[in-house]
Amino acid sequence: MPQTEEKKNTRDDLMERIVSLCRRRGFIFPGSEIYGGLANCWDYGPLGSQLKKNVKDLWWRTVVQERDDMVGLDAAILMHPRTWEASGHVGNFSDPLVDCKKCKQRFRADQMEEAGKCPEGGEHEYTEVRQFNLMFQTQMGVVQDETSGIWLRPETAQGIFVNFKNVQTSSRKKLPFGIAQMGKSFRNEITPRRFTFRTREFEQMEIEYFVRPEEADAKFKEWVDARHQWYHDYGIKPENLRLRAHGADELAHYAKGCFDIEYMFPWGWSELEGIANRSDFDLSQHMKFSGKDLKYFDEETKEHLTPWVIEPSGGVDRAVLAFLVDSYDEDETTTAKGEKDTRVVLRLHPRLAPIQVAVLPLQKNKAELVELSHKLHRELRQTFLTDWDGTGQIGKRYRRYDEVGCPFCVTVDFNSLEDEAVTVRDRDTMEQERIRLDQVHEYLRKKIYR
RNA sequence: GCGGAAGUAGCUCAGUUGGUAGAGCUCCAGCCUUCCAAGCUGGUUGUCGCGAGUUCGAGUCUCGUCUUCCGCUCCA
Repeated sequence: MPQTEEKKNTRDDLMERIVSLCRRRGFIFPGSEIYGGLANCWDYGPLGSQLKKNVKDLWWRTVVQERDDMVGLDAAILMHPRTWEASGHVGNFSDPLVDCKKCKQRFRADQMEEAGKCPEGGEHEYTEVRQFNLMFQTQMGVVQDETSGIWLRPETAQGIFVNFKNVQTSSRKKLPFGIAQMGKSFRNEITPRRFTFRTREFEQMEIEYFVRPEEADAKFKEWVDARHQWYHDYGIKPENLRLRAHGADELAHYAKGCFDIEYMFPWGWSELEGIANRSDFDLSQHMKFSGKDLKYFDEETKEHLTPWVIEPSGGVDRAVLAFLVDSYDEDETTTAKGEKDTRVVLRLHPRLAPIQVAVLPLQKNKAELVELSHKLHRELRQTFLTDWDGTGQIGKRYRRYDEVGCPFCVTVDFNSLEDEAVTVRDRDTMEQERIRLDQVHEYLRKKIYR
């Protein structure tokens, strides 16, 4: 028991240290902070926005650019209200909830029978049923009347479904093919919690992969593996990642099957991405509600069919958080004086790092060094995400760049003026290599885009 | 939403029975230093989360409110 407590505290501390680092170094700030903050809203700072952009770019590159069977889309956040009737969100996304006054637990009103006995003794003592609508509502147009009510999308997926025919005909894609989209979604979560893990405004990266019904299971498995692998590829440790199949009781109203890719956050296993088999639910619903034909015509079999869809749906903010948490490391070292010291290192994958290369003059009050370092910086920044810093001692600067996950520091020293070479210092091995100036670019390119 | 804890400089915190804010680190400038933090000199930073009340006087007491963290529920 005491051991468990101790372990838990350590984990809580870890999360606090990471949140603190995020704020201190400009990854993530509390939203609207000068007004006392706004519940559950977070702003990505200079390094955070770059990290997030890197995550999104790598996702897009992996699922769109490097595949023949995928295309992209960027649909509007505001959609016709009928969309949400068709998708089931109007019916299913507004949960009737009750609380028990005795044990303080909360239940969905439709699950009260399964709630069992109250831990405080006897039956639960319920409050009246209250309606929680999980969708954000706003008005479209300047005149506020009933017809102008509109929702902020609670998922990006529907933008893909309503454009299925547009995309398919304009891109001339044949089954199986998929549409990828990233963007903001909004949900009035009952209990937003845990830093950026569950927020009311969040960003999704979603794929709707359309298949013939008979190949749905096979493609489902392919996507589960592909997405699982992606998180590995960009540095998440295998032991912190797992797949979990949804039980029949936890499947969403549309799903025929679902796998979660979960990450071991400091508070426990939590979902990064869900891969669902949505069958033909969405396209069928939109056909029903819109009256438009969204069937696919198979040229070879001369068959009109409603494709099934496999949906890998990930949270951008969650991915960013997982990459941050997983790369966070503390090295116990000793200083020159022999004192104990902690070196904080974000071991971010070089492709994710918001700063990939830091160019540093060994000393800043020597004009020649500064000049050469600036020149090198100007060249390297055309290919890499770079930074230049000339303040303080070199060791201190290395530490600062370790802390924000910069994998390579390039130091220009006095010898550089003679031998036309610089020192490249590796964040992870802490080893230094002497590289000729005319080869630095290629050397780093190989290291970073290996 | 309900219950528990917390909110003082960028960060970590101190502030004794209420008397009108401090330390270390960071950061900035200069010096020193040819490769892994904390050597020297100087400097910036807070209406003590916000609002109200009690008081001659509140960071310190009371109430309200906001935010964060933990538990219950939901999800990307």
